[in-house]
Amino acid sequence: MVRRSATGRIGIADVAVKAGVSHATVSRVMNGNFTVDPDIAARVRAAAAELKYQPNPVGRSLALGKTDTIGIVVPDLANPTFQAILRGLSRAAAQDGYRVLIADSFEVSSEEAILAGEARRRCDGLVLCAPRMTDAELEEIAPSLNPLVLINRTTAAPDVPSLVVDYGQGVQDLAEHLVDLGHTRLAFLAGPPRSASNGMRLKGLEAFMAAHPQVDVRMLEGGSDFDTGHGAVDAVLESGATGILAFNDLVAMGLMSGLHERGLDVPGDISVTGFDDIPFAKYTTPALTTAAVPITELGEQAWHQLRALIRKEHNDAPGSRYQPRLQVRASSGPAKAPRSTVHG
Amino acid sequence: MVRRSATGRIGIADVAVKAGVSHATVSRVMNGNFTVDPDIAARVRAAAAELKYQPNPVGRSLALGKTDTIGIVVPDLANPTFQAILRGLSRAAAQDGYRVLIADSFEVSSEEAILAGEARRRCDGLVLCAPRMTDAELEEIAPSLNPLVLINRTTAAPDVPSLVVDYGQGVQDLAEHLVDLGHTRLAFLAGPPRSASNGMRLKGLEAFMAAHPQVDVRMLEGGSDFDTGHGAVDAVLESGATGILAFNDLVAMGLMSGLHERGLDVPGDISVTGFDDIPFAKYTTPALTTAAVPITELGEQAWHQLRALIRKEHNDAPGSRYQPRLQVRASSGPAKAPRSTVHG
DNA sequence: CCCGTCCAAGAAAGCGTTTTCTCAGATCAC
DNA sequence: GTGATCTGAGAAAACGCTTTCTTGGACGGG
Repeated sequence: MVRRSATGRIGIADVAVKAGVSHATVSRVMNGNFTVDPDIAARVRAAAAELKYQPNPVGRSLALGKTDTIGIVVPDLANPTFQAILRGLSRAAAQDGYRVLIADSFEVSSEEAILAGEARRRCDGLVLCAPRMTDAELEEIAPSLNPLVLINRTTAAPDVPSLVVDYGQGVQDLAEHLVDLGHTRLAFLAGPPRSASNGMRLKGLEAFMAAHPQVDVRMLEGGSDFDTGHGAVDAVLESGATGILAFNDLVAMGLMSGLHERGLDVPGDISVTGFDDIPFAKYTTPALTTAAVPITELGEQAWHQLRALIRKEHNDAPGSRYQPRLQVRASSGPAKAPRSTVHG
Repeated sequence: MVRRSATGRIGIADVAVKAGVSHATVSRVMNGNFTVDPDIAARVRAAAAELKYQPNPVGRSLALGKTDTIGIVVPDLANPTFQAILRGLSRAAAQDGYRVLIADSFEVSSEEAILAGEARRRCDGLVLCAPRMTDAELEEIAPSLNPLVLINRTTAAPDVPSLVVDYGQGVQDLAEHLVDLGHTRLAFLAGPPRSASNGMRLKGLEAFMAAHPQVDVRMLEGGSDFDTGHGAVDAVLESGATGILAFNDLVAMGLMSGLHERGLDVPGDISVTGFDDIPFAKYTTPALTTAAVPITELGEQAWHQLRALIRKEHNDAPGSRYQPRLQVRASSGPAKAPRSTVHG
């Protein structure tokens, strides 16, 4: 009959009894400590195999002071960008034997800090995607979250690598592309007002406007999802712009769908660009012109940075900046003659 | 000066010293035990607040025998279906204070069992999406994974709720729909050969063929992703079918994209249906006819089933079966006159 | 042959909590 | 006033593991 400890699961003590040794010896064998007599080691292994013993990770974590788990905080698991980061992170971490704990803040920015702290305490390190958190709050909690890697945010706190996508440059590239096609009236369908990456895009646009005073760039309120784009058709048409820079691919797709319903042709009547180059971007009709961000790779890099921190390795390149690559497809084309304001 | 325990983090002992009480009392206060003198409790709370003390979850887990974490094993985090399950699960679990640990098997079926066991030991319960695992293996490991909830699989092991989508019925509904539109030559672009849900679809098709002997249904080899669909254009055209039942929405979208590149019109020349109704399905051009699966809700239900198991509540409805809902959009239309085999 | 060295394995101490056990002091009834 | 009862808080055990400390025995050198 198999012995069972108080919790009902087989523990190290059961193996020790069965093999006729102390638990210390069992532990040594399980951890590949070679100071154990080969005969005894074999006996322990046999006992462990027979009982199907698997060390309890919680006990192990407590003794070792590490969990082999990292956390990631994302604002919205429904967003393909964060899904891709999660995927890259998860795969890279798995290769080093680490698991990933997810914490979805559901866009509730007030939750981000609490969630981050809670996730961090369960893990050996944290990847934080917290676009809505204020800089001040971020800087305040950052030290307590260490080891910490930031995505698309920077902070003055020390030893916190940042992986940021140069959204400002990307949106400038897209705008340049539209201008090259002859567009002179552009509109930016903005993201969530307090989003950090939206701020970066706005800065890029300011630089663009300074360099191209002859181009009219309208700012339209928006959001980050499909429905935002779909619902922005009226505002877009009212703006009179012929080239629309959508906050991201999702918004662009929603907008294209809405324009299509109104019988407008993309890019014949209006050119639309996205941002991110999510997997679906190349399969829309027309295929979406966008700025490609190597987002899965970013997730992978996040792990490498975090790993260096966890291992206390010296990191000579803390953080890095990713340049989006202009990906021209069919949703952008030559400008029609400038239109005046169109209604419904 | 703030005292620090051996690990460098503030522990219950630091609070105890600061408040001039034993750690037992601190623990009692932190856990809302009312047998503590209000004055002392206040002193403890003040000390805890001042030190920003937060209980170490690992120590807590060891003492309580629970981790407040559940695991989910998915074959591919890049697949929108599993993303949606994860999202639903994560949100529902979060509402009850549980976190989710993810384990991506990357379609390596041999990894699924090991990964599942490892994830399970770190958590209080497990949601398993393991479409490639054999029934025998599943039945063997299921007892050791309890509390366990299965997605799209069933097993003879007791107390393992299964949440299954009736893919067989869904594919029949889609086939019926195409026949109603006048199609007499159909083709099924199958999923991964060893996929459990693909097997369910095949059974459904057998039932359909038995009921509609006059309809010609071809079986084509396939897969589960975009590129599969895109690469299947030749096979689809060779089959001569006018109505294509794609394994899922991804495959359908890839196929539509490939057909579009060949200058073929959907649904004018060929009707295409998907399966799942992923968020993008309604934004493709043409919008995709598909069988809608309430997949996020399924993730949510998975948590409710798992929660019942964890709490050892009696569950009178262990598992449930989800009926896909036929979602007719623009990618399916009346059949053209039957075509003969077309090349290139 | 005896003492110092070394080694393998058991004993025990930690890791940070919760919870049971225990006991001093207070309260109360008689 | 005294013994029974109760209360609140500290001491200690428990959770399951790793690792340091300890010890008994084997071995080798003088």
